[in-house]
Amino acid sequence: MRTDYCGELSPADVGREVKLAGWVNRRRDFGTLTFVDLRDRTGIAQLVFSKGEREVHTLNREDVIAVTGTVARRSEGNVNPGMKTGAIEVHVNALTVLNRSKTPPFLVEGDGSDATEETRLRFRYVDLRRERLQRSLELRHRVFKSTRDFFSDNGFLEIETPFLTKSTPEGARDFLVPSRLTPGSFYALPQSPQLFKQLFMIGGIDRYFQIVKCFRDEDLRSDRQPEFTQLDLEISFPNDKEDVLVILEGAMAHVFRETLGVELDRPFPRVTYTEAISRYGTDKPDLRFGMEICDISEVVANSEFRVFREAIGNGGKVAGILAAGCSSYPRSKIDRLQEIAVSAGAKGMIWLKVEEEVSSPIAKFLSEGELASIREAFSARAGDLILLLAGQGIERPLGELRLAIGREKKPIDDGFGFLWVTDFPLFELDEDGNLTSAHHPFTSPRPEDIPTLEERPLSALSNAYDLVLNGTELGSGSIRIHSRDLQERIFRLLRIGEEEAQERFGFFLRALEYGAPPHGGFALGMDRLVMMMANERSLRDVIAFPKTTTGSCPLTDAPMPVSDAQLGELGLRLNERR
RNA sequence: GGGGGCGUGGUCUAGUCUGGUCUAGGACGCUGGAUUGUCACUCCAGAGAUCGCCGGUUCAAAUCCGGUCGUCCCCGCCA
Repeated sequence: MRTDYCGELSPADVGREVKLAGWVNRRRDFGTLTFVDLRDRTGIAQLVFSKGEREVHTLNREDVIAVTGTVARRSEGNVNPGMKTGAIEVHVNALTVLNRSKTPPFLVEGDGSDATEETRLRFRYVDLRRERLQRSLELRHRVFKSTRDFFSDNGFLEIETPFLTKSTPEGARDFLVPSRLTPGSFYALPQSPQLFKQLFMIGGIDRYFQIVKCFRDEDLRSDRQPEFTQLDLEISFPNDKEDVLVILEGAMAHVFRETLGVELDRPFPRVTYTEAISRYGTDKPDLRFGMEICDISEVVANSEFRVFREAIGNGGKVAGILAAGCSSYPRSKIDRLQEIAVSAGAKGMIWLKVEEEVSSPIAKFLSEGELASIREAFSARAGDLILLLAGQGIERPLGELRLAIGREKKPIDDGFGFLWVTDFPLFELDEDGNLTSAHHPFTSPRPEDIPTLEERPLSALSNAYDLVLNGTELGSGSIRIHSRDLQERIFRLLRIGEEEAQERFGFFLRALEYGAPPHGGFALGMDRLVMMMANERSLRDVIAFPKTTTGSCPLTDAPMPVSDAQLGELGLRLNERR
C-alpha cells in the first residue's frame, strides 16, 4: 500500500522509507544509474535507481508502477529549483510494475496545445492526467462542495428532481426518451427543474437547491454543452427579489473566498436592462472596462451633416464610444472595427482622431463648434479615438465595438466583475411577430404592470434578473407567478389555448390552486462559473467528458445507431432518409 | 439552417496560393545500442505516411475543381 503522494514529499521526509505508486512520466537512463519521474495526482517525484535493477530499463511513459524507497536530500548542485519536489529524491529499493502502457498518443506534459482537441477527447483518460485538467476538475469539486456547504448552512435542502419527465413549454428543443411501456409516448429530459422546484415551494419545502444536470438540444458553442450543470434554487415568501439576490451574492462570495481566496465586493452593482442596453449595448456587459456609450444626439441635432440630421430625423440617434489612447490606430485596424460594427447591424462607422486638431473623413462637414462640442461630450483628449454610429438600433453594434476595443486593451483575466441586470421586459416579439416570454412564462410581471398587461404587453417589465460575470451570463431567475388567474392571463397573452395549457401543464395550474406561496429563485450555470474561475476559454476544459460541437463524444462514439430489435421494443421505426 | 478556419507517419506541423524540384521535410515521440547525476539528458543507428474519404481536371495532384465526413470558431438558435 502506498504511504505518500509524490508531489507532497519534501525535505521534512528525508530518511523516511516510503511507498509510492503512479505513472512513469519520463525515464533518463545512464545504464547503471537511472532516473524516473514518477507522477500521481499531486505531482512528480524523482526516483533514483542505482542498484542494477534490470526492470527499470524496460519502463516506458505511462507505465504504472509502485516503488519502495528512501527519501534523500539531493546534493548541492543537483537540486532542481524548477520542481516542487526538486530538493529531494527517492532512492528505490524495490520496483513493482503494476501495468504496462502503450505509447500514449500525446505527452502528458504541457497544457494540451500539443494535440488537437479531438485527439485529447478520444484519449480523455490520458488527457485527464494533465496538470491543467486535474487542477480544473479539483477546482470544480471545491466550487461544488463550497456551494453545497453554503446552501446547506443557510437552511436549503438539496432534493433531486426527475430526469425522465415531461416536455415543458420552455424555449429550447427537448431531448426525448421513448417509453417502452407506453409505445409512442416520450419522456423529455429536463431543460431545467423549473416546474418541480415551484412544486417544492407549493409543497412547503420553503428553501430548495440542487446541483443538477440540465439538457437542451440546441447547437453548441465553446460555452454551451447539450448537458450542463446548474445550481438550481428556489425560496418561498421572498421579500421581493432582494432576498434572492442577497443569497446569490452570499453564495458567490463564499465560493470565491473558499476556493480562490478572493473577496468579492458586495453588493454587486446593478443596472436595469434598459440602462445596460443604452450604456453598454448589451444585456450582459463586461464591467472590467468603462467605455460607456455616449449619446451625442442633442449635440449634433442641428448639424448640417446629412448622416446625423437624417439619423435623428428618422427617430434614431447618434452615439459612440471613446477609445482612449487609440488615435494611432492604423487604417486597417479601424476598417476591422467598422466591419465589426457593420456585421452587428450598423450602416457604417465614423471615426474622429483627436490630436491637437480633430481629424476625420467627415471633419469638413462639421463646424468648428460642433467638433469641439463632440470632443467635449466624450471628454476626449489628445491621443484618443472617437467611434460614432448613427441611426436606429445602433446599441448592439456599439456594444460589439466596445467589447472589441476593451478586450484588446485589457487582459481578459483581469479580476471578476459581477453585475445584476434587472427589470427585463416581460415579453418580446419572435420573428413572426408573436408575443413570447422574454424569460419564461412563469415569471411574474412587476405589480404595477399587471393591470395593463393586455393593453400594453410589450411595455410590461418583469421581476426577472440575470447574473453577469465579465460579460458572460452566468444565470437568471425571477419571482414567479403564484396565482392561477395571473398565470392563465399570461398563457392567454402567449396564445397558449386553454386546452393546450391543460394538456401540457395542467398539473401545474392545478397545483397553483392548492395553496401556492409567493416564491422565486434562480438558476446558475456551474460549468461556466468554473470555466471563468479557472480562466479557461472553453467549457470542455472544465467538464470531464464533454461533447464536441456536433454533440458527439470521440471517446465513446456516442451517439450511435441502435438495432432494429431495440427500436422495435420501443415501437419506433426510422425514416428511410437519415 | 447559414458563414468561415483546419484535416499530411503515433503526435504537432512545413509544403497547398504559383501542379512537376515531394522518392513528402522538420520537431517531438517510438525501436535498438552506448552512457553514474540527469531533470526538455546526451550520442550513434533505425523504423514509421494509401497527404481524411469519393469523384473530376491534367501528360502529371498533398497542391486545382466538385462532393462528402470529421473537428474548431461565429451568426441563427439556446426562456
